[in-house]
Amino acid sequence: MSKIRVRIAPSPTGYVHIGNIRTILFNYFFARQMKGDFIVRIEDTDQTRLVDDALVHLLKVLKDLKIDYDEGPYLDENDKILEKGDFGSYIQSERKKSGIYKKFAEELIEKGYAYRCFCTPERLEEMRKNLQEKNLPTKYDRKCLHLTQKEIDEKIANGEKFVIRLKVPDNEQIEFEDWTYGKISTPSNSIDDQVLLKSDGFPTYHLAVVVDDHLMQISHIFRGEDWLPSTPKHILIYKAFGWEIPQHVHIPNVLQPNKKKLSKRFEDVSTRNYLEKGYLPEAIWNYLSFVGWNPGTEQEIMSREEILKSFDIHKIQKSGGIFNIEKLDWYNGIYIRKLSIDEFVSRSKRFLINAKILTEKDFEDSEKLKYIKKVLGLVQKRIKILSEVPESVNSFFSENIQVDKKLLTTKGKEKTKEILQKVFENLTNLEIWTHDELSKNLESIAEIFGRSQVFFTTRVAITGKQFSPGVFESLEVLGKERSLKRIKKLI
RNA sequence: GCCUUCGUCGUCUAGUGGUUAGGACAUCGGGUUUUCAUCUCGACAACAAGGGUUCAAUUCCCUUCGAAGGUACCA
Repeated sequence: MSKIRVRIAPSPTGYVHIGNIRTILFNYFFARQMKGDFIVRIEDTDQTRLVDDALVHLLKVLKDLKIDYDEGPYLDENDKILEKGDFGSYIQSERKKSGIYKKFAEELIEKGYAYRCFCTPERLEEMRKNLQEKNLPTKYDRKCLHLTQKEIDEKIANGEKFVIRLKVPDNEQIEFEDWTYGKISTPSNSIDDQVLLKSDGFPTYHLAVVVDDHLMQISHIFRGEDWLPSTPKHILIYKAFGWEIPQHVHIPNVLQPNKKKLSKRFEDVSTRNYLEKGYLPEAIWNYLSFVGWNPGTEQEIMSREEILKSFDIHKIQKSGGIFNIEKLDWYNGIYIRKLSIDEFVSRSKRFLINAKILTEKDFEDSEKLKYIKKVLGLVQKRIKILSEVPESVNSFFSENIQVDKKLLTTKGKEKTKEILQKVFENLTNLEIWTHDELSKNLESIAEIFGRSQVFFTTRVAITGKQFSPGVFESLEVLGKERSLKRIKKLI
């Protein structure tokens, strides 16, 4: 058996989204499991829909997600795009410059499997409109199939623009075996004479994938299920060239909540967006791996090593899976709690700095860093997304906090001041400022006014928040001086 | 319209010719002698429908229905 070579072939027409990543992950699992080559190829044949920074965006996401590959474009330290691998270029617009796609399209004409078509877009549109009105399939009517060589030469001499179309055979049944969907069988009569080479000289996806997959010796094609209906066209092209047909593995789509295919325009499903909001790469891996696949056990939490080990390409689901943000949130919470405190601090850092709660310098000061660790330790199990960190800790880092009077008095009612006065007196005399001592100390007041009242009121007084870490650990971390100052202000 | 594919709790899914159809998220309720969260216990909740085949069908077959994708000089 020849070497396993697998590729992902994104088109930079938008920012790579969560669903794209899932397909990429499955490709990756297979490649690494089989000890094959994993290749990134950029399919930028649609020059009209290119999004400038989409490629850089993609490469950064791959890097952040730690999806490594053997061949393809990558970013150097200055975000300059370079390429690695022996089958380059891995960017189709670059490959096009050598004229390969044109050459292969013309080869197909010579062999009688393709023909030039001079029809204008206007005519095609009109033709389709007519067919649609009659409820007929909107296939090309093959007007240009029967042009004589003389007519063709004249049109070319006249400078008429043309495309090259695949000549789909009549009355055949085209079949192939898909690893996840099984045998797919399509009548050739339902397949349009697909354009292979556009009039601007660029290949369409259909020509470019086949040519490049062949040239790059791709052994297995993993791609979204939306490509399933186009595969027969590709089979035809492989056969016309006399090339070996790779294995096909179509992967069900990731869907929006309305069950429609995830689109690059759908809200903010761009993967970068999730990374920036503070979703952990390990949570994204785990969640996405479990959409359309699972290990067949009841295990839900799996590290990348475990997934890599037990992933089974034959157990891929056939139907699409809805992108469920709640479950991703749950996974993210799990992985945040798994982080060591140092790791949690370092991942939260940029959020704290961006929110202007702390500065880069604060993290370099060992005393301050100690305090930061203590504070973050308080909230680690309370948040699901890193972007929640600033809001959850801000009262520990600012000197003047706002305390909502209404909130303060919800539990204490008219006794609020009395409670705080008593708490203040007690704590002023407290020597050992630890969780346990604080707890013991305030217990006596709790007995008078009620636990809930005392603890709630005190907690609000020092944090200003309705929801926050517990009162004793908050007092402990905040320190005696700061705590007393806050309480005194409210008396 | 035509072509292809799919159909187990709301969602992600396990599973089987005979099961109390299992788990997870979400939701709801209880506990963890201070809020929230964590943790923990429990509840709710599904085999799209109709025909076959069979002693037996969620499982095999057919039909219908529903859903998605494709039907571009987009990928």
